[in-house]
Amino acid sequence: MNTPADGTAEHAHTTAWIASVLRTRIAAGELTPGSKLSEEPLCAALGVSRNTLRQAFTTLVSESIVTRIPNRGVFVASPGVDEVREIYRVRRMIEPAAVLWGELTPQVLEGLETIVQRAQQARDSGSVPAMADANQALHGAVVALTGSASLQELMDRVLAEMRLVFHSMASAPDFHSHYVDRNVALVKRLRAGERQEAAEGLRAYLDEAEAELLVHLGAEQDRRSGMRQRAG
Amino acid sequence: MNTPADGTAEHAHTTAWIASVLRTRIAAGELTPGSKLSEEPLCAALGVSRNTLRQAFTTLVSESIVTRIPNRGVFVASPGVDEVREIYRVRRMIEPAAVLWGELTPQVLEGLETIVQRAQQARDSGSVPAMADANQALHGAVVALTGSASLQELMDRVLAEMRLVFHSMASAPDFHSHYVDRNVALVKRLRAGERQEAAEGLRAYLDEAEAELLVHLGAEQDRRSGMRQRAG
DNA sequence: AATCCAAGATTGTTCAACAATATTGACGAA
DNA sequence: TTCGTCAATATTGTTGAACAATCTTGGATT
Repeated sequence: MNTPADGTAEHAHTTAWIASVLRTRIAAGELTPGSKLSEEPLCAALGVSRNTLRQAFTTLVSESIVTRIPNRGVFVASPGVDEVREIYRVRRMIEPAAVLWGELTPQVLEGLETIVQRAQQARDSGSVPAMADANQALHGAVVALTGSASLQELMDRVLAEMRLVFHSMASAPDFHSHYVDRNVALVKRLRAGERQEAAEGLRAYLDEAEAELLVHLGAEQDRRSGMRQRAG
Repeated sequence: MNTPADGTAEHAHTTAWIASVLRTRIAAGELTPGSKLSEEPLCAALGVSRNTLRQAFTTLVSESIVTRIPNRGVFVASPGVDEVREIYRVRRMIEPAAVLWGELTPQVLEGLETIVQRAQQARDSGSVPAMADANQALHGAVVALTGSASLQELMDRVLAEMRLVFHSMASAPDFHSHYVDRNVALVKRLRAGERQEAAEGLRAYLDEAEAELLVHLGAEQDRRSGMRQRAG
């Protein structure tokens, strides 16, 4: 039956619980982009009924973590070129806006600096995942400058989608190391109160990152179609 | 093979249909903020089962059109002071950002001017609802400058919440007429390519609108609590 | 009037079924 | 072989009834 980890799952929480489990597994790369989430096996595996699983699905669909094709099923989202473009359209708007018009308290500045230091340490120790984490944390913290929960939520969704993009790339190249310095410069400018310059630099940064990511993604798709040709 | 040419695949759409019906009724003010959406009566009225209605609920919850209180039910959202503040936090970020960095084609500019003209006509003919519509259309069109579907979606949600705010005010004062001219000025500056000034003016506009709306809302809440005191 | 408690009502979840659509695999024709 | 056709099968979408957990209501007691 329903075996909640420690009995915390009281009445009225299992749907959210299931959604959270799937969210975590997808974020961890345990469920890879494009893979199908069939209802009956998942119901059996999670110990819930189809109805509650389907309800969890609809929340995940609304978060665009998962894609539902009518009468076909739901699949782990596998963002492609278009989705990456959309991701950067969003980031190019809200991140510089946060830099320009967000509330910059000394506390928050300190938090940003802590994060860039973490990124530098990660680069020094050569840990790509730690660098990716620190990078995402930094840009999330930038959006937090807006003070808006909705924008923060949107950014969280976008960053989750970015993780999916990385998961869908077989070869995860060192995508972050050259951006650590730009993050350092960003925080430096923020500390100096040069918001205009910070915003412009951030926009340039995002343009470059998008371009590089699209190149990697295009190569990935070529590789994949090449394999398909070879196989068929 | 299935021929989706005319057959609208009746099978897989009732959940979305129900969600859309409720969305429309709420937007029209037919279901007022704070009112409870009981499951059984609604199921009977809409002719669907509880399970599908509940699925529609979860999508509406994710759109924050509706609030779910565990074991108590779902209610039409009734935005208060905090929600209004959050609305304007969002608008103060993404609207000026769209003005500063959006893509300004002559086509789009023409669309904006058409909308402000509509607003002016509405003011001349004294139609408050038409003015409100035109105002929302204009600000939606501004966000459309970003080219981002996600931001557009967020803005749509925000504007829907604004409608709920107006619906929750018993006395709907002429909130829009003094802002028509500012919208005219905004479009004028955009046409002149003065984005910086347009963005700053827009931010000032949003500050004022928020302040005025909060005054009205505070008065409304005072009125309501006063009635409660008188009644109890 | 205030508090407590049991009966009723409502929500959260499960189960079993059926309808509609998709997928599969076998079969036959060019 | 290779391609389409078609029936058999599997999966999704929706329904209705049931039960457990929680909230609400009304009255009894003090």
